[in-house]
Amino acid sequence: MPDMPSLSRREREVMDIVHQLGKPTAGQIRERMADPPTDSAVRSVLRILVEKGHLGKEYDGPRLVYSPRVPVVRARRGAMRHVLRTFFGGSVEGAVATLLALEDSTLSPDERERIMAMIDEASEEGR
Amino acid sequence: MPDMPSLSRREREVMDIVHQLGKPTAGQIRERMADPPTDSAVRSVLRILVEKGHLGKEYDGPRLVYSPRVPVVRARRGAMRHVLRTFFGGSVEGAVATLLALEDSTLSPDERERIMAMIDEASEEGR
DNA sequence: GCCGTGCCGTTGATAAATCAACATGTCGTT
DNA sequence: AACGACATGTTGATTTATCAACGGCACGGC
Repeated sequence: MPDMPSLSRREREVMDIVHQLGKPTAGQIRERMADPPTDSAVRSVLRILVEKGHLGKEYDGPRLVYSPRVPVVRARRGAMRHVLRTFFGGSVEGAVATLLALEDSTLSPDERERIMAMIDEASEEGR
Repeated sequence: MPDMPSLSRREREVMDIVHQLGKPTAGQIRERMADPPTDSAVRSVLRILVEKGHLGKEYDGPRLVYSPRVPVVRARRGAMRHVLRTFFGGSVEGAVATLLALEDSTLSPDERERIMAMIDEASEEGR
């Protein structure tokens, strides 16, 4: 049931940027926007996102910074579950496959080791 | 550079549904929409998506069905890369971790085996 | 002090998206 | 043939999103 986006195009764009950066200022957000509008325009959508409860804002020193109001881990799970369902029919195997095949996904031996361990745990739990 | 959404809320919603279903009819799409509008309304966004080149339509028997015009594999890569970057800072390890921790991600021994094999290959290539 | 510069918020005008009404066509049934 | 039940496409009205102009405020240099 929590599957209602209710986010406009620009709103989603800045939410993504905020997730990427963590606690960015309005200026940093604007820098990363595609075809960036004026400063006041991005502040407008920022205000709306705060009103809707998607973003919080607080002062970091003299500057206002914005941050997601849903915990990062939950947002990650939600995003991952969404692509898993809409693009992979729920197949974890398929998802991992394209993840590993991504151009920029080189695995260090350490990472490889840790991922193996995670998989072991996952399959033991699901026994 | 190909990082411009250019899809409205409803448009994204039906694109997701189409990706989920493969080659759905207008009716099937409407069934899955959140707070579904009238039939003619969903046809409007369908028409727009075809005009924009995101969807193709063809007859499957007597019924019109819609399908994505970008190859599924490319769409999958794109979606996965997007969440990888915006939610995991590009960390494949992190992405795999939440993937495996998803409620509905039980691994059969077969899957486990195949995923292990994929990881081996991935780390050998990146030598 | 006075001006410029950067950051912040609000308002209202414009552009875009969303939707339902309507029109058209096809098929099967009576 | 007349009707009803669908599937489809288009138009235009309404709602929503997007944006820039404007105003306020603080700070630093001149």
